[in-house]
Amino acid sequence: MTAKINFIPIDYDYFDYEGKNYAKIIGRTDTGKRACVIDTTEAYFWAILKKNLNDKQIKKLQNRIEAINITNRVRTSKILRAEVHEKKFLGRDVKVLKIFVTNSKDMYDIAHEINFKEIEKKRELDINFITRYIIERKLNPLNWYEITGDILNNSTEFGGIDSSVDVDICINADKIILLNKDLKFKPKILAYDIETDEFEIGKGEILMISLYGENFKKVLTWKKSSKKDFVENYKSEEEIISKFCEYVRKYNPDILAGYFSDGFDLPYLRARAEKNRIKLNLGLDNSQPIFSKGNLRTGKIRGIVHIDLLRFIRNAYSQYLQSETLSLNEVSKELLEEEKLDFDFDPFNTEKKDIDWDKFYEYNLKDSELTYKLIEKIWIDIEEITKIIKEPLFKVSRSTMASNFEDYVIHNLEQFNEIAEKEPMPEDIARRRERKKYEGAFVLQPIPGLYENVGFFDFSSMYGSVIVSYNLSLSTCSKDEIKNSYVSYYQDKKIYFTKTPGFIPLLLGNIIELRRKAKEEYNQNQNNAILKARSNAFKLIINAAYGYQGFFGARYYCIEAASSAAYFARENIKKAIKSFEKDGFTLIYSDTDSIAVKLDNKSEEQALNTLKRINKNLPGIMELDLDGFFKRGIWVTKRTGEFGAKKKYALIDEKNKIRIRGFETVRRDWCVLTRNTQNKILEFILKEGNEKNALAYLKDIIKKVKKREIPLKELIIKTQLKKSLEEYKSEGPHVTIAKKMKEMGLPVKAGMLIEYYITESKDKKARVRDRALLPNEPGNYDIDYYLKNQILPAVENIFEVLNVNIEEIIDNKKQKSLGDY
DNA sequence: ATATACACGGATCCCCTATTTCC
DNA sequence: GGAAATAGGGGATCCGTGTA
Repeated sequence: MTAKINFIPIDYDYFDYEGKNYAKIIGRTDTGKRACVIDTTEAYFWAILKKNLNDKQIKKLQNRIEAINITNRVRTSKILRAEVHEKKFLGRDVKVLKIFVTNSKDMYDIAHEINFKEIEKKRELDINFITRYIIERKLNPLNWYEITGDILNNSTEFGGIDSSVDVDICINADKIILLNKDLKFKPKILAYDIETDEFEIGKGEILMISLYGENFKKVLTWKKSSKKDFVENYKSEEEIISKFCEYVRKYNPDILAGYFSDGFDLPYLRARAEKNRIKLNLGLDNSQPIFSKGNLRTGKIRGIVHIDLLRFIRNAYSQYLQSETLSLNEVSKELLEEEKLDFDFDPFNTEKKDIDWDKFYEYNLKDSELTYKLIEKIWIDIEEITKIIKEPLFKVSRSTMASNFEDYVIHNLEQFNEIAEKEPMPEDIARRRERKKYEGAFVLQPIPGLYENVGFFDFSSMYGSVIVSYNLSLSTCSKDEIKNSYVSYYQDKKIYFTKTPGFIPLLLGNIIELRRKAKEEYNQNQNNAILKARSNAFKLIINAAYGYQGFFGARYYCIEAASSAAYFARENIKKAIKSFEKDGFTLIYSDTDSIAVKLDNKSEEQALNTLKRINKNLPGIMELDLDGFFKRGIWVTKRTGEFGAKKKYALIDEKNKIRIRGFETVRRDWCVLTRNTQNKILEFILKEGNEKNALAYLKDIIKKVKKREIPLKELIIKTQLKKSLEEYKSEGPHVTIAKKMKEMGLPVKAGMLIEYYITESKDKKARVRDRALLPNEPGNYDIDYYLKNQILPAVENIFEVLNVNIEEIIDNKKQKSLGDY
């Protein structure tokens, strides 16, 4: 029976039938039904031919290749045909054979058999079937299509696939047409979270599982029974796992979301299901989650997109956040203004005595609720990035932005008739990783001082615009001289970039233009959240382009392009600085793409005129923007030496809005006391232009420190454990504390924030690490340490700008107070 | 394996020299 | 008096965390 449906693709999978690959795409219809679209495309790769082969030679080669077939344990794979094409590879014209094979999985094996001297390179073997399918059939994720085809209903086609997948409609696609109107789509999301009595995967038991969706709240437990309406009591761990699967099926979500669920919840569930000898059959085809190998485990559920929200936030979203950690609690606080519930479950309380289970259940549910609300909030961003990149949601939500950038390039090569470069081999990666660092950004050493009337300017998407303007990429780069080209240096050797536009600079130029348009449209219609998300998504991709070309894992790795981007950026910012100076502005500071000048007796208008002139002379699409005018700004000296410190300054604008960069205030490895004190002092000085109140405030803080009036929580120092304990060559205080925690039986893992405070010691020579205690260990905080190693270093340089010596103040007071004892 | 370089600053490490301790 | 242990200074290195 032929039918027509409106369809939005959400999850992509593929299967083999009679030795051939088929795509199986799960999505929704415009009536909210779950649909499965079966479709196919031919698998192929390219053989790039050596130059100067004549037609006869190529024909002969074609015949030899077409005769190849291989048989492995599973199936016989054949080469269907080999077509001659004119293509481009890295911008150069090449003659190629497009080699079609019966099964994508056997491409490497077949390519291995093709070892003829006429062939220079084989490419696109590493384009997976789903990516190939999306490119060929243009069925892009999260767009609406009209699909025409045969409905499969208890059909024997494809081995009866329609009855093995739990969907409302299964259709064998014949015609796919992109709809020109956007139908409404809101994914059905279910969030989940588990609580266990051991942290190690599968070691302990799952105490409870919470689920949260629209009008759907549940906590499944086999522990103490509860009368709470959302709690369901069962007899065993086995039962709650089964029930979990059942509820997921019943709720029928497009997305199952967790927080760190790739690394914890899903593998834990899988491990416990195995232990209980039951199936964790979450997939629409009743399959169990599939976990990828390797360091960063991912858990895939067939037909339902499993999203680990933490991964997306870490890779893409974190740059919009202020949070110091990406814990569910902190991110929720910032984005939702909601927090986790306060509940301290002690996993060492093996008897499980005195546990307030009702509170525990509420806590568990709240975690799912927060996860649900978070993904609802940032769905629009995930959606826009996915639509732009065109890879499946499952992948995009987990990829780093560099990898997303690469996927964007691959999905857009067709318009340049380009064949994709291959992924680097391990030996390429090893070589690339060994390379020396290249010179990076220009940072001007500031002269310390408190400045009035500061003009701040910055280049918009500087590295991106440099790559486009100077055509920097692998395919446009040459070590041999090119006449009339862009010339830079890499390791003292000249590098040339042709002016014939390369596909990466062209693509990047397009994205920058698309972003400009989206931003402009948004500015005219600030209620349109989609435009904002789109503009942000483009920005993220633009910013990844520079790092991508210098990233050892990139297909289009080009260290010369990366280093040249830094080179041309330096050239241009130095030129812009000269222009400001020529017009009589005193330079205060500059870092990479930003310039701060002193207006002195000049007007803002005069500064803007200089800006206009600079922009007239900038190459290509480069552009310097006004960031803002500030009524005051402070730059300080380094702790060692009397030079101005780079990457450390604070500004205040006319509306008393303060911007602090680099100071201890914004660093999480300083205690709250120090950070707050410095923040206050900067605020006083910036607002008032003198040190009077700042000094009074500081004196009061010092007094409080000496009287031990500072609460412990303000004295806690937090440092992240970046690697496992054994790897440390130098044992800092946080390492000592981490070792202690491990001895106590607490979980200690790389990535954890270690908390401690510093106490007094009779031994004058005791190291800081020997005086560090865990926050819950009683002790007297070391007044001297907090004054001299925390407060003093944070405020000394600020007061020095105003010629006040703080060391004396701290010392004098100390002598006085010693007399008090 | 999971973008780049530049930069700050605390704490430790490590070497050197001076001083103290011990026989 | 001389060898060994210890103290202390200072630069190098490690480490974590920022800016861009």
